[in-house]
Amino acid sequence: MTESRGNNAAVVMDRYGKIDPKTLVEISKPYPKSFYERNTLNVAREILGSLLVREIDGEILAGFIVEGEAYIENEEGCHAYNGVTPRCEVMFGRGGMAYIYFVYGMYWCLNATTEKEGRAGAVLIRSVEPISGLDFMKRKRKKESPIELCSGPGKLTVSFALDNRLNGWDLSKQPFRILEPPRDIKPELKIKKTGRIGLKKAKHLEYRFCIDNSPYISHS
DNA sequence: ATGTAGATTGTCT
DNA sequence: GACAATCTACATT
Repeated sequence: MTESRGNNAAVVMDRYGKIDPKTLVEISKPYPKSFYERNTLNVAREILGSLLVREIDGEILAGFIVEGEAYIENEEGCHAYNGVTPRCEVMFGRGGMAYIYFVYGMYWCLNATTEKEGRAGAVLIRSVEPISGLDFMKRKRKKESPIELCSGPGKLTVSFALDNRLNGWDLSKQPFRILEPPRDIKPELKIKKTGRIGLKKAKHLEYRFCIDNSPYISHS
């Protein structure tokens, strides 16, 4: 299957026409806390198409969030299910912060916290369509294909050079932010809802959202 | 071309 | 001891 990238409607960047990725980052702005401090499922759905942006070593790393999963304190798959622990503490704080945890002895996973202070929730950022800083990401990932850079929660943290030093970071603040592109140029995105990936618990819940047909989402 | 086994380790019960 | 994502190597189509 040879895909003509330029005409692939599933690729978010192409839907913006001729705008340059760095210009798009410049004219986008952080969400207010009120965007995050509400029902986690709504945040998980609506955060798709947002920009994940990190400035590091004079480079701008950026990409569209194309896949996310909701985690809520009243459900077994959530780290906060059994209450506060040192690891999941930031999930109980304000919405709009980075919750970054370690998995499998090798990888970090990035979440954006949701719900008001005192109630734990988060959206696991599972995949990103990279649009800027691809060379930096290729070096970090030791992979050439853009598809392989951020198509999974462990992959994207390698590409964006994220680890626990950014746990608790306010995602509206430079140099690590989630931005909303201007409404008037943001394309309508077809969103698909499915079960979550990689969990043993609470598998039946359809808490995973992704941009339909995006080649940048994680597989199986 | 597709499938799967094995390795890797901190966090929480 | 259960739990998590990804890569590699090897086995089977």
